[in-house]
Amino acid sequence: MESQAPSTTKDRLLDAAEELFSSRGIDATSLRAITSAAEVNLASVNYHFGSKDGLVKTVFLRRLEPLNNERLELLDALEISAAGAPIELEAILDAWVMPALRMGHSPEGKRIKRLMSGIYSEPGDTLQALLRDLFSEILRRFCAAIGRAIPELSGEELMWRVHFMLGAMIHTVADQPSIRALSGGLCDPSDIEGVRRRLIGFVAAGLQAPLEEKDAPPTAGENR
Amino acid sequence: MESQAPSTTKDRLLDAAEELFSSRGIDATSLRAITSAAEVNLASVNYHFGSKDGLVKTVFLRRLEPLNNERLELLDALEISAAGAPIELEAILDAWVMPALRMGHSPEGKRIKRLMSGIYSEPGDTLQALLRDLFSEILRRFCAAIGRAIPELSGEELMWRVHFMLGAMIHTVADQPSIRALSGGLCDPSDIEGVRRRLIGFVAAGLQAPLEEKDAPPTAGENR
DNA sequence: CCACAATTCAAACGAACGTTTGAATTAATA
DNA sequence: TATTAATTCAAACGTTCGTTTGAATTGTGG
Repeated sequence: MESQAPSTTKDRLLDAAEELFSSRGIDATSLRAITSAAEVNLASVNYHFGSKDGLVKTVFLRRLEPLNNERLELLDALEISAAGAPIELEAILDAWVMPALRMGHSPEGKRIKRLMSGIYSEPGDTLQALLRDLFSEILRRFCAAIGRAIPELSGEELMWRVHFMLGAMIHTVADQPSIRALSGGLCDPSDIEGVRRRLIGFVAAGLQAPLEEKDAPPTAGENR
Repeated sequence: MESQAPSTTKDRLLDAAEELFSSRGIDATSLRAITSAAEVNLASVNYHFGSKDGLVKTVFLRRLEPLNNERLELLDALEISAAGAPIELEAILDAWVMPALRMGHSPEGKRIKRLMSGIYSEPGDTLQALLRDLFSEILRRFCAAIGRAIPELSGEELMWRVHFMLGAMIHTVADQPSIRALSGGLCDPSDIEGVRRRLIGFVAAGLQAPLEEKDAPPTAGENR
C-alpha cells in the first residue's frame, strides 16, 4: 500500500520536487514543472499529497526526520558511554554536523542542502511552524549537552553561542557552491573530512571563547 | 528631479516593498499588495522602476550600498591609522558587523535584516548576480585584512574560516526574532552592545582557533 | 494663460498558477 | 471472471499575477 518499489508516482514526485525546489526555490517552482519532470499527471500532486503545501512538507520531512534521528542516536550513544559525565565538546558537534555533511554528499541527498538554509529565510507560514517543531526538541537536547561540556557559560551566553554556531553550520552545509566560487576554487567543499575538521575547529573555539568583561570598551570602530 | 522630499511615490513604494518583502518574502508579495500599502496606483511600479525586478533591486541597493560604503570607510580608517602594520582582529570584525547591527536597529532599516539572509537562499536569477557583485569586492578587502591579522593561516584555511564567520554573522543579523523565541526570552537581540560583544568574541575565537593536525583522528561520532 | 512634459489613474490584457472534476484505466479481491 | 477500489488522465475551473494602455490629472516653463 505504501511506497516500497523504487519508482512509484509518489517517489518520482518527491524526487522531482526536491530537485526543482533546491535549484529554483519553492515558490518559483510550479506543479506543472514538477509533474513534467517526474513524467506524471498534473493532478497526481493533489491526489497523493492533497496540495502543493502537502508536497512541500513531505519533501522536507523525508530528509529531515532521518537526519535528526541519526543525530539523536549519535548523541544518545555518546551520553550512554559517558555515563553521566560531560561529553567532550568536539564529539557533540560531530554528532550534529556529520549526519548533515554525509547526507549533503550522498548522491540522493545532494539537493536538500540548499533547501535547509531556505528554511530560516522563507517566511512560509506552514513550513516555518513545521520546522520549528522539528528542530526545537533536538536543539534542546544538544544545547543541554553543550552546556554540560562548557559549564562556565550562563544560560544566556550558551544560547547566543549556539545561535552563532548554527549560523556557521547552516551556512556551510547549505551554501557549498558559493565557498568554492568565492575562494576561486581554493576551497573544496566535497572534502567532507576537511570541512568537518575545519568547521568543528572553528565552532568549538567560538563556543569556548573566554568570557569578556561586560564594561570593558572593546577595541575600535567607534569613529563614526 | 530625484527624491528629496520625505514622501514621494518612489519612496512610499520602496518603504512598503521593503516592509512586505521582509515579512512575507519577495515572491509571495504582489505588486497590488505593495501599491495598496503605499497608497499609490498599481501602474506606478512599472512607471518608476520598469518592473517588479527593478523595484526589488532598488530595495536592496538602497540599504546595501550605504552599508558597504560605511564598512569600507571604517576599514580604510583602520588601515590608515595602522600605517601598514596588521590591524587588530576585533577591530576589523567591528568594522564589518557594527554597520549592519546599527542599521538593523534603526527604525527605518529594521526591515532589511530578514532580507539579508534571503539573499543567499533565494535563487533569484538577477538578484543573485547583483549581490554577488556587490559583496565580492568588499569581501576581498576584509579577507585581506583578516589574513594580515592572522598571518599563520593559509589562504585556504582563511577562506574557510571567513565562510564560517559570515554564516554566524548573517544568521545573527537576519534571524533576530528566532533567537529571542528559541531562548525563551532569555536572549535580547535589541541589546546591540551585547550582541556585538558576544558575536565578535565568538567569531574572533573561531578565526584564531589552533590549527589541528590533518591526519589526527579527531574525537568520536564514527559509530554508525 | 497656454503649451507641454511628467505623473497618476481606472481598466483591461494575456499568461500562469493551484485546484477540481469526471471519465478512463489499472490493480486488487473474491 | 465479475466487482470494486485505487490510480491516472485530459480538460477545464476560477483566481491572481505582472504588465500594458490610453485617457485624465498635475506640475512647470515660456
